[in-house]
Amino acid sequence: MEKYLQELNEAQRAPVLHVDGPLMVIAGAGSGKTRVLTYRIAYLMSKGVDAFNILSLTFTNKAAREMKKRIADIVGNSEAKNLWMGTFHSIFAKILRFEADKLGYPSNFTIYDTQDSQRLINAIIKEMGLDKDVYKYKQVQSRISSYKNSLITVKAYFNNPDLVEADAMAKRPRMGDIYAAYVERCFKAGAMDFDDLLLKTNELLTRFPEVLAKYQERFRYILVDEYQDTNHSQYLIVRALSDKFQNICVVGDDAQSIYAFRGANINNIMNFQRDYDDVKVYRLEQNYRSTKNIVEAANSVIEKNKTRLDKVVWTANEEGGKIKVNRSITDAEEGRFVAGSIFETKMQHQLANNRFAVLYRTNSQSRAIEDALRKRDIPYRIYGGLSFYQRKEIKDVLSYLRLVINPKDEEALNRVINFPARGIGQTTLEKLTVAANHYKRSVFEVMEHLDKIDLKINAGTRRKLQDFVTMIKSFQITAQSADAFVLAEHVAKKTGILLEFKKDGTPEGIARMENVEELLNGIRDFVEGQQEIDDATGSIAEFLEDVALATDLDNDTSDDDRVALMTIHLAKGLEFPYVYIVGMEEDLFPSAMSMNTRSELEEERRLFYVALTRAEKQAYLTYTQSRYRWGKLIDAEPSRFIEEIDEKFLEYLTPPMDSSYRYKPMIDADIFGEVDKSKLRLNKPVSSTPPDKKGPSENQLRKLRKIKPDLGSPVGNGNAAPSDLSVGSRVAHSRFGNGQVIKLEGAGNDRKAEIKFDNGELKKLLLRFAKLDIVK
DNA sequence: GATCGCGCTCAAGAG
DNA sequence: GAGCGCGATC
Repeated sequence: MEKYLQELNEAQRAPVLHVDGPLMVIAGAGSGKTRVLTYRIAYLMSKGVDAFNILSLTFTNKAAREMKKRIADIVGNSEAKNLWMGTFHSIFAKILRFEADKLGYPSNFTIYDTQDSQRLINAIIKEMGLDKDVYKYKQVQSRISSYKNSLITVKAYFNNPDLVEADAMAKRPRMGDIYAAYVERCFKAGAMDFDDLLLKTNELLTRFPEVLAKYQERFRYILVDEYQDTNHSQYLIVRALSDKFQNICVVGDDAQSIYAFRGANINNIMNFQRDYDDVKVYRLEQNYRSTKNIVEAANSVIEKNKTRLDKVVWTANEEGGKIKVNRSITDAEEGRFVAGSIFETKMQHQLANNRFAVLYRTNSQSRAIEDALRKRDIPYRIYGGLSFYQRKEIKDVLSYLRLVINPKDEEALNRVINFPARGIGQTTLEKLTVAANHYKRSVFEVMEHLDKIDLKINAGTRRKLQDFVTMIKSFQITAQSADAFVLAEHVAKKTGILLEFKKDGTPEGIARMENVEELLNGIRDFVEGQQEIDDATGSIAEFLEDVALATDLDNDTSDDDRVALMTIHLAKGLEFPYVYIVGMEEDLFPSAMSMNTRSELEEERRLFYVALTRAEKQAYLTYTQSRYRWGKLIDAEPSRFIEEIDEKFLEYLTPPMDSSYRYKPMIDADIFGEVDKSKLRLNKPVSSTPPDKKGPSENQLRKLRKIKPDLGSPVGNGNAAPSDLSVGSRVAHSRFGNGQVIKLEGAGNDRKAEIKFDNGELKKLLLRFAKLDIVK
């Protein structure tokens, strides 16, 4: 162990040697925080802490696996294998399966992915006869998800007039009913969605003190990586578990908090010192990853953010090349530039492909890059995007397997009851669903007892239903003795899925068949891999859990030599010598949807910071003047983030666009939207929709709509972020009019403002839901 | 009940 | 540009 401690610098060694009591490590980008976490765990074990008593929560399962391996190298495999290490979701799914009966769930509960949730919500909206244009299922789903992440149960929802009112005001008064129905249907189906894995863990720990005590006793030492990206639900779990021994170590970087959209609360890290007594704070500020140019350029960007913890990242590394900025005409040309540049650099320095990464803001940007790389014969791999497991044919096969494990799984049943077509249609399914809801049973249970209920289903259809039930039951028997691969192959053949795609004969059908075969191969690999792990059996249930909670990085085969293409979000924690950040354009990065509030813009800026700090040797920023989006060619202008980098760190490969294009006041428009054409910026090349007699182009229209009422009009679009408010702020509420903040309380998702409105009303509003504008 | 095709909507990031 | 829902037709 001594030998390993020598490998650390002083700042890194201190938190490693800190054994008991709460500590927080503020770790700048590239400062070796994984190493600190790894060695800290190894050190704890060398000091006699039992691996059984250590819980380490990481951001991806891959990170957990790698850390475990490194720890095993230090302390030995037999010790390391008892460590609990993984993502919040996978660790607590495991615990929930073990304790499921306490919550009334079966231990074989299904994990619904976002798509499953959305389909169910869509069905509920239809069944309730609601207008699908008002109740958009995706929006409803994300709303429910945010309730759950804030620990707002159905009951809590209805007990909170603010919430009920907020939804009523958004013209969705039935939101609570949908939420209630959704929760009930999930329960009946023996299913938990992603948010439930955290919510139900909280429920388990609060409702059952003896369970809490058990896990507190067990997890005497807790480590949380990427603490800045934990949400309220995760925060409470960590607090509860660490409450007894207070041996809690959180590691994070406020500058890299990029998951607010999924409920992450930056205040968790900001307030850590308040949450525990005698917190020791350690700072890792020396960057070992990147050149001076990159580190300082990134610093110059993040300085623009107001919400920051005190920290200065520096490096002793070489100066390095300046960040190269390239402009191109179209996204296709941007792709060609990237491919060409990679090709040249590779040749010049004799580098492997996996030294390069192309990072983008949105998955849809990958296509142009792919095309260009393919033309140059540069091998690449796309991470994320529509994952393999989300493809229709894959989900179909998986749905059969899910049904075998949990026949109550409603979404799985819906997918496969008539695929391949077996003559069980919409009408029949509706009858079954109605009966299931009536008897508060699952559809499958209804199907099992068709003879006992009169459903007005004709004999032929009834026969088909019974055949289906018999088939699933026969699979269940197979599953008792067969491993995952044998079962999956059996299912793919017996159900006729493989045959279905084969006889299709179209290239599409063949591709689908190949995908199913790839899935089967994957399952075989999984089974063989599992046999090396002690307590794993390679069962189908284990496989399904793996698939449900896998992150896109988990299936990494990083030994193969390919250029990496991924979103910046996925790139967090990774590093590459050469990094291309593409699509550096306004409305794309920062995203058009993130420009409404300062806090959203600051998150985009942190995202840019993350992107830049992935680069070890050289970073490129590229932007185009026009790009295909939504099937249309639209104009683009360079991202403000380029300009935010101190110019001395930049090298323009192409002359930058005339800066007079930038930050011009919005186009003049009168209240009817008429445009003063003399002020339109029409002198830019390539636009598919020349602003002719039809008036302003799509792009210009969008700009017009963006003109914000920041002149004090009481509109209440909700453009104010909680962090923008202070006591004394004048605010506008869409319903209550103007008012003044007289008190602020709570933090993060619980942050509330007491507001005295000009009409005399005094209201306490939850800022997370109240739609407020700041009046200047 | 199955299949096809049209039109509509949506389009950020992810466990 | 893609996926979904709905209506028309067999």
